[in-house]
Amino acid sequence: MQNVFAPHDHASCAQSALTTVERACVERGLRLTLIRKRTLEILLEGHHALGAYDVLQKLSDDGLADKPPMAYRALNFLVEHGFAHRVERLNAYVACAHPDAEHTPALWICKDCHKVAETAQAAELGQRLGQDDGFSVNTLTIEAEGSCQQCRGESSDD
Amino acid sequence: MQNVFAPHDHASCAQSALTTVERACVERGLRLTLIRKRTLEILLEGHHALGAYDVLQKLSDDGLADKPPMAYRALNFLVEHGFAHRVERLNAYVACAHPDAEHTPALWICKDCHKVAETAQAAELGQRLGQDDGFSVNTLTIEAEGSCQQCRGESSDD
DNA sequence: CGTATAAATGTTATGTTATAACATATCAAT
DNA sequence: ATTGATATGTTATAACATAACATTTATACG
Repeated sequence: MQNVFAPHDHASCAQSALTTVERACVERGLRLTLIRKRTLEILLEGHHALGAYDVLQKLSDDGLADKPPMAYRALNFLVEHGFAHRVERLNAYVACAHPDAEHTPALWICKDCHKVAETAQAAELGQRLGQDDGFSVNTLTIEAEGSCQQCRGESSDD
Repeated sequence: MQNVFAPHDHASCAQSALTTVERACVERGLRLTLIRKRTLEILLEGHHALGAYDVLQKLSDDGLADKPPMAYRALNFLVEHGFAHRVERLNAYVACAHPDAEHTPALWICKDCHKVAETAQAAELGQRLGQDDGFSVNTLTIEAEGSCQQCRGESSDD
């Protein structure tokens, strides 16, 4: 789970994710414009899911964007290319933990610290489950709400 | 999958679900008031997910409710007690296919006929997936979008 | 270079989903 | 009949999201 719940050097964690995305954009010929990059940085500030309007507020503070479509476009760009994920249960967005490969993540939402972790092993799972009944899966959403190990052991986290 | 995608005698399908819920309410001391019952009937009209405002419109046609909180309350009652499910990806609601037992369903959303089917086997799955990483799951959402066997074979369905 | 064209951004307006807060009515038990 | 809990009625607004169109910026190619 590349444990985002546990204490870790977040600055380097975020920096490395950003660098990975920057490389991926060069490789794939995608334009990581200022507003898109800043949106990613905002999501990378923590392992929390942010609503589009939270992101918009921060973009606005930076003078980069001040209307809903601007935030949604940047977020959609990141989601489309797998650099962020949409958390359906929260109507919110979280930076991707391993932005290099296409993947269908399972998301783990801690109700106490509100961090969202991600695991990758969910991909063929849906295929398999559906196959029994002749259902052909295009996209799969797996999201769990519960509590992380840290929050169950201690009282709170950031 | 108790195949809702396949042609079936829907009148008896809906009637039996309704009867099951009525019994469950008696057993559990729940009040299936007119507005709640009608809301369930509306969802049972087809195996499609309906938005809260779609439901509200129909309740309004019947003179039963005409303001958003009324529809949301009825829907929340049904969801809380497992008589309906919320489809997170659609921000919509679907009647439960087997309202007798508590269960965590996996939902199968056909992009062509827009019907939503349900399977029950997802429950311990989340527990298991999370367990590896010390995550304790309270609730699990599994939703797949794709195409059902019928729609892949034919061109359309109701 | 310059111009065509595609991509991204800026803007207005509005659509869609959901809930807080408080008033009133109904039910169920004593 | 009174009480306390549950459900419904109502107002207002919060929160999430996109359609449609104008303008600007990047890039490709003659």
